[in-house]
Amino acid sequence: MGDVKAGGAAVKRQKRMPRAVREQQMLDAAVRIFGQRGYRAASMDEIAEVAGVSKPLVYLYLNSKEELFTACIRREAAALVAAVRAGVSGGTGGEARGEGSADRQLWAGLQAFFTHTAERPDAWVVLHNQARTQGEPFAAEVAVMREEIVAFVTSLIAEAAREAHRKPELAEREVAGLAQALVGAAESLAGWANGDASVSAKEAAATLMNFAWAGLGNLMEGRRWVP
Amino acid sequence: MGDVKAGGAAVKRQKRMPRAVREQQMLDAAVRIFGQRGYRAASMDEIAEVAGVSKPLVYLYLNSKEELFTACIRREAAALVAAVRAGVSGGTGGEARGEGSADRQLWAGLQAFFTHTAERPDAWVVLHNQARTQGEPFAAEVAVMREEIVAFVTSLIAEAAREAHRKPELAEREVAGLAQALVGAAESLAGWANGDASVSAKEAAATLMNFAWAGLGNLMEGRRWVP
Amino acid sequence: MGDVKAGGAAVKRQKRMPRAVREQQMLDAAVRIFGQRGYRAASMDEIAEVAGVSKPLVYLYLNSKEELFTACIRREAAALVAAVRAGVSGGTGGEARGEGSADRQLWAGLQAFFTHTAERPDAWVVLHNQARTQGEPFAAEVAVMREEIVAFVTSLIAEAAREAHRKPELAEREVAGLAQALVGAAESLAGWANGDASVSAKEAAATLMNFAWAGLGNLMEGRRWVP
Amino acid sequence: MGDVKAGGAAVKRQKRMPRAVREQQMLDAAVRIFGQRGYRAASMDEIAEVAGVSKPLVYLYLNSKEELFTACIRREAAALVAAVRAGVSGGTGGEARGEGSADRQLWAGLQAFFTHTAERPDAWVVLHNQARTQGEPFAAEVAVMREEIVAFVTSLIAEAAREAHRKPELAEREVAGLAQALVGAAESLAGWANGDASVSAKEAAATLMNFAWAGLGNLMEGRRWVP
DNA sequence: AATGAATGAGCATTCATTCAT
DNA sequence: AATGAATGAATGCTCATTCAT
Repeated sequence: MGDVKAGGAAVKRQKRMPRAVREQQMLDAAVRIFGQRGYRAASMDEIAEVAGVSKPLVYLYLNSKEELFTACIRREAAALVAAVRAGVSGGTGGEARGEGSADRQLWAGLQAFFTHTAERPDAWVVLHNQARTQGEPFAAEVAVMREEIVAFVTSLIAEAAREAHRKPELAEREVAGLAQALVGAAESLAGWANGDASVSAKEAAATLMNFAWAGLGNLMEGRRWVP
Repeated sequence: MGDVKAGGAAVKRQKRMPRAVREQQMLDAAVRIFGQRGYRAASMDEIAEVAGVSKPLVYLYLNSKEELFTACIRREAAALVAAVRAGVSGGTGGEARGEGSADRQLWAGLQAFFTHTAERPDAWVVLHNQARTQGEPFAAEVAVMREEIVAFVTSLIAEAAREAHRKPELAEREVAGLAQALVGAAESLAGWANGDASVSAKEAAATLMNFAWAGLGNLMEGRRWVP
Repeated sequence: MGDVKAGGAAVKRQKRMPRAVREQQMLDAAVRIFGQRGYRAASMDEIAEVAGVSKPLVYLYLNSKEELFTACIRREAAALVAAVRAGVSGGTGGEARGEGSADRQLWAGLQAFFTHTAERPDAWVVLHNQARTQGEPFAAEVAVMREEIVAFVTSLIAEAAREAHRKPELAEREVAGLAQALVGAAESLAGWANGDASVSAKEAAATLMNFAWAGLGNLMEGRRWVP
Repeated sequence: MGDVKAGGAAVKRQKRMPRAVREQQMLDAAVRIFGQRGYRAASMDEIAEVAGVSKPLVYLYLNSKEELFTACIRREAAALVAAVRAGVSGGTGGEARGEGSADRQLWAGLQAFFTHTAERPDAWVVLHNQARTQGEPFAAEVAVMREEIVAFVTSLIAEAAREAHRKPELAEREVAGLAQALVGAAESLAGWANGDASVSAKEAAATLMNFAWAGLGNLMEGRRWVP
């Protein structure tokens, strides 16, 4: 335990660059180290080294380990939400612009989500695994982002129900539970896809759509599973 | 951060009891502290104090922090698996014994799972949140348990497919993905049910069955979601 | 600056002694180092070394630098007050027991004071110079002791005035100022006697009595200095 | 501890001013911060900020923390001595010029001393409390000034003895002790007057004259206090 | 005349771990 | 079966000081 090198080499020390740039380098390094070691196990020494600067500079710019971690969370949460938003309201590639039907939107969002988390695995670990287990200042930070996403999914499900103009068979509470489950499944799949199995973002998104959408469809038609 | 008391008082110091009993007290304390603080933030001092013994005794019986944590993981993983198994092949309460259809088995297993995690929230946090973020010796330990459960769910899905005697529309890889997603959704719901919302185990299980089973049914009938 | 060795050698490391004893050793070392270096410049490392123990033990027993310093102040303040009290109400050597006239009491107290501060110069520096310049938690601590002594001297002066059965020529405010000045002069002489000049406690006390008592006498007789 | 703001706001940053002026600003800031925090606890960062300049400029003009502190001591010592001198040989206000009798000179000097220290409390703290507790380079610096004052007081006492044309009853050693005690009493009163009590300079000076002069008078007449 | 960028070295504090009884 | 006494090795953080411009 403990002595595993955190992967890539330290940034070659380059002198005298503007603060904004250095700060991003530091955050890059911090996300990597926090992701690989965890909040407590990560040492400011290692982060500074990986960032290619001295420790005092990290403190000068980011004040404390706690604030540094918070800055990581904020940056990565914003990046993830932005990626998903862009996916939903853009079509990832050259696809047709404009907001499609609820299911297409969900599909696009899921693809964007899986793509982003696959591209930045350390960031995803920081958000999903580390931040949420380090108690209050941090868990709350991610919770904000997560609720944003859950709310979005909730609205998609509700819209879908409306589109299917079924009588309001789905109680609000139930919709919330479904959105939770869907987001939870996505989060779980993200870890799985990045880790053990090597599954493309598209595949992961398709699995989830098959799994979830059909089930949602059934529910909306009033067909429930009963014990 | 940092000064939050870990809840209940330390066990009243009682002298001279058999090793097996002392060990369980220590594991109880350790699970509680590890769950509330995280692996790194938990201190052997606090664990010993909560266990009502001196630190050297903890070392005498459990050798090191690492082994202590591992022992916690093993004990709690075994307990969780046992609880789910008992739920599946027993009917939780006075219900009919014997293995029912695949869906009823899943339903029983989910109920047992949600019940158990609700009863031992610290243990669940240790398994799901802490162990998986502390790098190799530990993540592997939980992975074993998780794979056992995923394998079990996989077999249930496969069996259900067989029961529905559809031609094998579902590739093995696809079944694996579905099981992952289902387990992931369950794990996510467990945290959600214990935490923010206060949802009964039965409710959580029902939500998941509705969500998943219908979707699985559709898939088995070859009805897929296509972009 | 800075590299001057703090005098005597570290206590030869002796293992395994009861906590109370170790604590006194630590306080001894701390008084010495704080006295010689000042609060901020003193390092816990050096204190531990001089005490002949490891740093963690110092923290185990005394919690923090702040508490350690406070403990020093309290111990030395108590010791000084006790010494003066003993001097006043005992006669330092084989002299007659029982409380004498006000002037004899003052004389005895001054002798005890100068003797004690000469015997424990570091302690005196800690109380008089260091503690009072390190801001609130500490200054207050010494102020308590000083007020005790000032109050005592005030009562002696008042008593002397009564003994001389003069009409109350001395306003209370004036008496307070005189006590302040007397104590201040004593404090100043203590530093001077221990430092530059080498003056015996008896000499110092005599100088002060000559200086102060006659002046007080004049005042009581209503003879004031007027511009 | 530690977070107390050092009072007034930083000087509004004004660019490009002559070196001499900037240096005085820096010394002003330094005296304030050294006085309030102590030598070690004062940070060059805070001093630069309060002075309204960047840190490198402080180093450019004053070279090091040590030299900066020394410069403060020198400036304030000179200012204090000058104030006392002016008081003695001038009469504070419109009073008659020319050197009066020894006692009037002392009276004038004391008034000037108490006035000056009351006007610049931080400077007095630097000289009396901080510099003397920071070891050699600094203690010596103040000692020079103090000796100057003690010598002056000594000469006044000797002159007074001559004026009283008594046979030389007072040994030189004794006179020195008396001067020490007098100066010590004055120093002590200065802290007391600025701090807890709010006593005017005139009051403080009068108290001391009453206290000291009469006693000295007695001594000169050969009336001593004997045990 | 003046500063933004950067660092070596030190310091208080904590923790897992062991020894002697 | 159990513990009071003790420590090596980190770790977060700060500070005086210096370049390069």
